[in-house]
Amino acid sequence: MPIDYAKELNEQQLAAVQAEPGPVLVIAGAGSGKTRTLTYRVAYLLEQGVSPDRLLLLTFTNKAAREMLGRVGLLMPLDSSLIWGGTFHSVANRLLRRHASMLGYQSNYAIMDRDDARDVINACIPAAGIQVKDKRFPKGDVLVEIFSLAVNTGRSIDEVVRQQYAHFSEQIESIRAVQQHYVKRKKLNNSMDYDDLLSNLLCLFKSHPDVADVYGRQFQSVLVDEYQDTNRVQSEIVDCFVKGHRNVMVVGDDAQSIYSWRGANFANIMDFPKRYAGAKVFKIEFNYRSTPQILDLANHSISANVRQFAKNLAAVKPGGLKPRIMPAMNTSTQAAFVAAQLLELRDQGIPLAGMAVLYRSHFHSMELQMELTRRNIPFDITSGLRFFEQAHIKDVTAYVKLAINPMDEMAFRRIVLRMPKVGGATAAKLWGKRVDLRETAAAQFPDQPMACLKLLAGDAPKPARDEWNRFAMLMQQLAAPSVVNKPAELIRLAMEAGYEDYLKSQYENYASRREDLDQLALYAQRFEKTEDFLADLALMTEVDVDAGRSMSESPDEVVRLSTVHQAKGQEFRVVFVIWLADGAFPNARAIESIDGEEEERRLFYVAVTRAKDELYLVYPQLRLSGNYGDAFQRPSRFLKELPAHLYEKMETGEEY
DNA sequence: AGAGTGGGCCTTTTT
DNA sequence: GGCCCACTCT
Repeated sequence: MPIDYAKELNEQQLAAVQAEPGPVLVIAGAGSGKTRTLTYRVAYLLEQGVSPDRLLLLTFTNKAAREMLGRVGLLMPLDSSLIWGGTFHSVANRLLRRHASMLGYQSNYAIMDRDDARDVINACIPAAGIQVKDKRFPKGDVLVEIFSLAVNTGRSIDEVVRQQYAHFSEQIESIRAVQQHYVKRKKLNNSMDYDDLLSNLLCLFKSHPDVADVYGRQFQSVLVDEYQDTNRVQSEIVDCFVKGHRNVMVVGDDAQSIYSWRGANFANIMDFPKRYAGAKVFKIEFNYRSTPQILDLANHSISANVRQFAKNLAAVKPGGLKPRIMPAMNTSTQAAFVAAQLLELRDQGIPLAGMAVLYRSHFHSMELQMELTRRNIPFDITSGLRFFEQAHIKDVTAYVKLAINPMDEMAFRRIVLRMPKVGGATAAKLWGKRVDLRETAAAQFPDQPMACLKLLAGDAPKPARDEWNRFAMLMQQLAAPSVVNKPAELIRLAMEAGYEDYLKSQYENYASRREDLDQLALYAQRFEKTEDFLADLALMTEVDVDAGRSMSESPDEVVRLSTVHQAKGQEFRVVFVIWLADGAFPNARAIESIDGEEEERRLFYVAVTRAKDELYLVYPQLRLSGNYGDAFQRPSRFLKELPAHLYEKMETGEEY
């Protein structure tokens, strides 16, 4: 049965869905049916005769892509797995695995997460001959950010430091030296960081126009979601994909651009019509999500920003309650209020799963987590640590990584650092020896890639000898061709060879960590190649992880706790925004510049527009701050900007 | 002297 | 959980 587009979509959505081929920009206000529009656009293109494997859908999370493509599958008979969809990073990874050798990598390259990048950079500081003590030299954490911004915004290190890290401008030479070491080291370790995935793809396209051409022809049509949060490299990648035919639809909302701090370029969406001459611009401005009261507040708040497309987001829903502002005595009354209110709303028939608590920074959730635990209110939290970044997961995957990429220095380092009397210096020494020994060992034992580990036992500190030998034996076992591409088996073997005992001895919550690892092994079973498994883990977003978890547990009765950033794209019947104190939200460091303040305001806008029916804006008036006694908190400037008729102020309660 | 380990203190947002 | 600093071991 053909799809009746006119019946399923409103006029604005319909116009965008049925737009002629060519460059198209869709400005989609919050809750305006952006996903719906993209989904129907995909279906429409397929109906027009584009074959599924010639469509490319770039999204902000892998989950978003899966959901959209799944919905297309419901609209029409189709094997939606044929459509290319996912994050920029995961699509880049798929392409780079095929063409790694053109860029001087092996196709089994490792993907470094942020911690890995920081560690390698820290190791590069002494390697570049820098005496950290002489002057204040930036730490790995800061350097990751500087390097990353330089790549993602297409600026030089000089520019980034001078513009955003002026206090380090005297050390620019040294910073550049560290970066050069970092770049070399990554290549030596056959590893790419997140930024490399994007910039190497762009580099591939630019240095091999024939390859770019192949993909330009393969993908007849490219769709990009959340375009307001793309950075310069990403927008250039899109440009390369569509250079031949210009069939590109980008969708986004400038009012929800919240990632400029990691290089997202607001100008991408603002200037799209200039970059793509003749681009059609569509606006979809009917909000189906929120009550008029919530939307009034959101619209008023965002109107204080100067840089934006003029738009008029109108509510479709009938009236509801005014948003409520709750000044809590202090942070514990804040937590108690939220907990009590959650229970009351549940009694009124709103399931916990329809409610969320949002905040600016992860640590703002600590007190609430304790309060919810105390009251037995189940919650799910998109924590600061991604699943893959927890120590026990990283420990076990280090064995897996080393098994398939013997040059993975970070994996090696992680494993040996857990041995007694081995710290950073010894780990570095052992790695150096290992690299030297590789050739000799390869000649002596040609079919045993891990043989050189055994030869190093004498170089490990005495108390670590036994463990070293077990490690060498394990690695030999893991690298055997019969198991190396069975990731679940690798995990099981590593657990049995001693990691499980280590977990037991080390952690109070051994059982739950053990469970995580069982889950991980289970998940690993579906992969035919170990490198696919590792790439999937590294490129998984927190939201993707939750999608997996809620399939196994009952998703119905848990409250969601999340940063505003991670709540992007989601909606809830009831939303609490907590810690709305000036300095916390907006964050004190973020508002040092005007642009920063506008971005914080957009973040506030994103937070409030997650709410469908009820919105609670909460802040503590007092905060216990360690040694300095209580500190008074000013309410967020975003609350002060609101005229009183837009909200209802609640009584400061003391007990809940 | 160099390296490893343990205690106290802080925490912006993320692929 | 990570970083810095002080203490201890080789």
